[in-house]
Amino acid sequence: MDDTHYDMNMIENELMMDLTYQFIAPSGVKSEPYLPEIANGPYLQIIEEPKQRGFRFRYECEGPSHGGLPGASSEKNKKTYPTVKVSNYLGRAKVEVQLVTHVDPPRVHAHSLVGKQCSESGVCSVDVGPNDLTAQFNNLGILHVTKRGVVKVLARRLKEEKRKLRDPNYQFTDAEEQAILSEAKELGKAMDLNVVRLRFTAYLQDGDGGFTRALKPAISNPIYDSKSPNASNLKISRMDKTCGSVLGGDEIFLLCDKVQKDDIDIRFYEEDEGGWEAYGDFSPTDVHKQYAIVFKTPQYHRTEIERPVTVCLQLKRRKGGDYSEPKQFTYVPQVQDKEEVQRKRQKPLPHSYDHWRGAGGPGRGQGGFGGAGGGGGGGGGGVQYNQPMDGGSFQGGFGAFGGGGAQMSDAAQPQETPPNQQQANRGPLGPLQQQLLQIASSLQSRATHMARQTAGALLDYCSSGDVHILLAMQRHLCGVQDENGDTPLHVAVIHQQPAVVQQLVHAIIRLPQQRILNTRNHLSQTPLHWR
Amino acid sequence: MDDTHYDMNMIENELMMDLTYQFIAPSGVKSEPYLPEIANGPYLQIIEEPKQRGFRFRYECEGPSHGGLPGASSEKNKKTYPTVKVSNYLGRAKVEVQLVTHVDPPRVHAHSLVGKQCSESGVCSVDVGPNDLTAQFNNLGILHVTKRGVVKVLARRLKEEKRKLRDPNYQFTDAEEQAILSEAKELGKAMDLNVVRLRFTAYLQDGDGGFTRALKPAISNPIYDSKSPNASNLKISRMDKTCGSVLGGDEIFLLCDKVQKDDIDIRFYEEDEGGWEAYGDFSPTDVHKQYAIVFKTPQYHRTEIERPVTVCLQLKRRKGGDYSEPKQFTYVPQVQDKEEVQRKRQKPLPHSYDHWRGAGGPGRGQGGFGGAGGGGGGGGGGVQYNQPMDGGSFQGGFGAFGGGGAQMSDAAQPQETPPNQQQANRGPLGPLQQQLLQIASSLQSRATHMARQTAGALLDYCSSGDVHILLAMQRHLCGVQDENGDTPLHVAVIHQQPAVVQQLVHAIIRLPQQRILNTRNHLSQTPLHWR
DNA sequence: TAAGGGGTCACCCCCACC
DNA sequence: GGTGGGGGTGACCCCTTA
Repeated sequence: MDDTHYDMNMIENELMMDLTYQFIAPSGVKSEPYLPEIANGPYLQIIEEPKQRGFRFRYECEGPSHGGLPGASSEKNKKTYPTVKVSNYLGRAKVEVQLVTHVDPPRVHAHSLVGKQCSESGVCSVDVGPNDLTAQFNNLGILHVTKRGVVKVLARRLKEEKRKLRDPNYQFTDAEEQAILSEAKELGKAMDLNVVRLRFTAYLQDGDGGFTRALKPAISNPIYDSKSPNASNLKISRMDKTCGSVLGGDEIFLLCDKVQKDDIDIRFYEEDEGGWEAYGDFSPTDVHKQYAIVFKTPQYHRTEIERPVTVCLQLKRRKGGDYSEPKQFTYVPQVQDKEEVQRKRQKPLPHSYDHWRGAGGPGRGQGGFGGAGGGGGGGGGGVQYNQPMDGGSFQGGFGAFGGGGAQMSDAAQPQETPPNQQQANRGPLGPLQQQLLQIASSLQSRATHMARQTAGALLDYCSSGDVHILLAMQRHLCGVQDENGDTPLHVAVIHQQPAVVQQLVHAIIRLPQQRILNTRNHLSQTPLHWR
Repeated sequence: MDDTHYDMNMIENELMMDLTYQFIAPSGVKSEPYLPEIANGPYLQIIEEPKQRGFRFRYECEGPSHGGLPGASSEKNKKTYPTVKVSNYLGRAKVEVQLVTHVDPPRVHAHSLVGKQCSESGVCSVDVGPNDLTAQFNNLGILHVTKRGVVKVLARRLKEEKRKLRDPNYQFTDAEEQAILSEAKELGKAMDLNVVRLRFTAYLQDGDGGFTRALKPAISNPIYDSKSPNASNLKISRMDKTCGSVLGGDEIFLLCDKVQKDDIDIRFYEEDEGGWEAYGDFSPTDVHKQYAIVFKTPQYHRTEIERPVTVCLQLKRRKGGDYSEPKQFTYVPQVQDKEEVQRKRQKPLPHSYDHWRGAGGPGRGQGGFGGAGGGGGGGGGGVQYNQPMDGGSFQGGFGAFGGGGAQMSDAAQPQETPPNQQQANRGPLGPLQQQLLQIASSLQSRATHMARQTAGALLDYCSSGDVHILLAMQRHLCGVQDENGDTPLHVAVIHQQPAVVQQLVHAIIRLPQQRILNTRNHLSQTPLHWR
C-alpha cells in the first residue's frame, strides 16, 4: 500500500510539473502524447486573446447568461471573442478549451467554463473544418467556484485528467482517491481564484474518424475577475481639476473605481520628452473608502515652461503593475516666469519720463497699473492698506502725495525703492510739474479706488477661495483674442475647462453686452462651436 | 384540535397587539399583569437613552467584545450608557432589558442582547436597590441574527414569552408548536433587522423575596445598525471647496460615508434668518459608488450680499430624515455688486480732469486701472487684442492715440462709449495737451504692456483653470490689511482655505521680500498664529 | 430572456490601545 | 492578549436595459 501511494505521488508530481510539455507516460499508463511539432506541420494558434480585465466571474447562484468572455480587442459596437486557429492543416478538428491556473506550469483550475458549447465538466469544445479551421468561442462564462467547493471540484478535475491518460472507465483505488484528494487540497491552497487562463487544445481527426491527434495546447493570457479587489479594472471616473501649476502641489479630488489604499499609485507621465514620469502625492488615508483619492500633483520635470503642457495621469497598481486608461492633465506655467521674460524684453522709456517711473530705472514699475497701485490710505469700506514695505516707513496717500507718480506704480513693489531714493525725487516743482502732479493725483485717486476694490476682492477671495472674484477683476479683458482669434471663452472650451467656462460666463454676463459669447475665432467658430 | 389551534391564535394576537399595555389574561392562563400605575406610585424611567446611530450590530461569527452600546449623550472622553431608574420606590428590584421591534406594538426581536450581564436568551438583567435604584447597562452588545436564523430564534423567543405567562416548564403541544412556528415566520417576515429598541422592565421585590411585581416597561428610542446601508451614520468627511458664489452653481466634490444614491440630499441651511434652506443639485448618477457626491451649490436666498455669508450644509436622508453633522459653507458676494455700490459712492472728479476720463462723465472709467486697460494693438507675445465693442469699429493703440486717456480706461467698458463720442474728443491740441498726451502715451504704453500680460494670463487661466495666474496679478496687494489688520494670508488661514493659502504663498514667495508671511494683525497674530 | 450592473449579507480580518 | 473599534472580502441577491 505504501509503495503504491508513493508511486502515485510520483505520477502526480510529474503531472504537476508541466502538462503543456510532451508527456512521457510512466509504464503501465496509457500514453496520449501531443503530436510532435514539425516545421510546417499543423499547430494551434491564438488569433484573438481573451480580454484580460473587465469580465466578471459568476457564482453558480447568480444564474447563467451574464454575457460571454469578450476578446482582447472587443469593443462596444464591434465585439470579438477568444479565437484560435489550426494552421498548416486542412480537415476536421475538435478544439477544446479549459481553464487553467495563471502560474506556470498551467494546472487545471477549480473554476469552470460554462456556456452554450460547454460540458458539465467545465470544458468547452467546438468542431471546425474541414476548410475553415478557426474556432471562435463566443459564449464563455467563467463559473466562480466557492472557496468551500474548491477541493471537491479539483479532485473531480484531477480524476478526469487521469482517466484521460489511462482509461475513461478506470476506477481509482481508495489509496489513489486519497492521493488525489490531498493533491487537490494542495493545489487548492495555492490556487488564485481571481485569475485564470484558457488552455486551448486541438484534436485532429484520425483515420477512424475520432479526434485523437492532439496538438500542443495554446495557453492564453491571464484573465482577471473584474469583481476581485486586486484585479478589478482600474478606472478614473472624475477629477475636480484637470490642470494645475507646473510646480505641482495642487490638491485634486479623483473619483475612481475600487482601488486598494495600499496598492495604488497615481502616475503622471509623458510619452515623448524622454519618458518623464512622476507620482501623485498621497497617503493611504487619503484614499477614501476605496473609491476616491485626494492627492497633490507632482512637480513637472521642467518648471520653466512658457505654454501650458498637457500630460497624462493614470492609476497604477504597484503589485500587478496594471494601469487605468489615462486622463489628461495640464501643467500651466508660473506667471512669474512670463513676467520675467516680458520684463527683459521691455524697452526703456524715453529719458524725459524716467521720473514718472521712480528712481528704479528701466525695467521697473510694472504691476502698478495691473490691479492698481497699492498706495492711498482711504479708510472707506472697512479696508485699510498697508504696503508690504521693507523699511516700513513709507505711507503713500493723497495728503502725502509727492515724488511724482512713482508710488502709483512702484508701490506695487515698493521694497525695490529704498526710502532714500524716495527722498531724492523731492525737489522744487515747476508749473508743469505741478500740473502733472495734479493729473497724477487724479490718476492716483482712481488707482487708489481700484486698489481698494481689488484688495477687497482679494480679501474676499482669501476668505472664500472663490475664483469668480479674481476673474471679475479681469472681465473687461474677456474680449481679447489670441493668435488664433480665440477669446478666453474659446480657450476654456477648447481645453475642456467646464468650471472655467462657467466662471467666465458668470463674469461676462455682468458686462452690459454679451457679444463675447458669440465672438468668432479665425476659423469662424463661436466658443460653443460644436467640437 | 382545530379549536385549540384557533384558541392559540387568539392568544398570540392578543400578545401581538401590545405587550406594553396591561395584559388581560385569558381564562386558564396564568396572569402576570404589570402593577397598576398609581399617582406617586413606582415607575420605570429611562434617564439615558441609547445612542441611536453609530453602533454596529455584530454577527456571532465576529466574536464577542466589540464594545458596548453607548448612551445618547456619550462622548469620546465622557462615555455614558443606557440607564433607567425606578422612581418613587425604595427597595430591591431587578431590571431586565430585551430587544424589541422598532414598530409599535413592540414585539420580541430576533436579535439578542449579549454582554456581561446578559443571559443566553438575549436578555440582560441587573439587580438594583435598595437605595440607588438606577440601572446602568454598560456592556450591551447587539447580536445580529442571520437571516436564516430569524425564524428559529423567534420561535424560541415566543415560547419563552408564553412560558413566562403560563408555567416555566410548560410543554407545548405539536399544534401549539406549529402555531408558534407560523407566527415566528410571520413576525420574521415583517421584522426589520436593522433597527431595534430596548424594552426595560423592572421587577420589584415581593414579600417572598422574589422579583415578581413588574412595572410597566419603558421602551427606548430606536437603535439603528451602523452597518446597515439605510441606517448608517451620515458623515461628510471632505469637500474640495467650502465656498462659492452667492448665485450657486459651483461644482463641489464631497466625500462621505456610505449613502444611497436614491435616498440622499445635501441640505444647505441657516438657522437664523428665518430658517432658509436649499438643496444641492445632483442626480443619482452623481453619487459615486455610495461614497462621493458631485453636486452644484444652490443659490443663496439673497443674491445681494456685501460680505461673505457662512451657512451650513449636511447630508440628509429623505426616508428616515436623519442628518449628518454639518459642514460650513461660505457664500461670497458677486464682485459686481460691490462695484455697483462703490460706483454710486464715488465722487465726480474735478471738472478740469474730465477729459482724462473720456466723455462718459462721472461714474465711468472704472476697471481701466484694475488689470490695465484693454486698448493697444501690439502684436507681441502672440496675443492680439480685440475689444468687445458694440459697434466693432474702434481700435485703440499707440499709433492712433488720441481722445485723451479715455481708451485707457474706457476701453475696459468700451461699449459704454459710442464711437461718435470718441470723435467728439478730438480737437486741436495745445502744447500742454501735447505734453500730457506724451505722458499719457507713456502711461498707456505701460498700461498696454500690463494689459498684454494680464490678457495672456487670462488666456492661460482659461486653458488651464489654474488660479495661480490670476492671483499672481494681484500679488503686489498681498500686503494689504483689512479692518482687523489681517492680510490676505491671515484671512485665508482664518477661513481655513488651505488651497488658497498655498496659492498665496506661491504668489508671495515670488516677491523679493517675504515679510508678509509674518505680518501681524491687530491682535498681533501672524498668519500662521496657532489657532 | 440575455447582458450587464450595483448593492447586500455574513464573515473575516486589521488595527491601536490598554 | 482581549477589548473596542475599524475596513475589506466572499458569496449572494438584486436592478436595469435591450
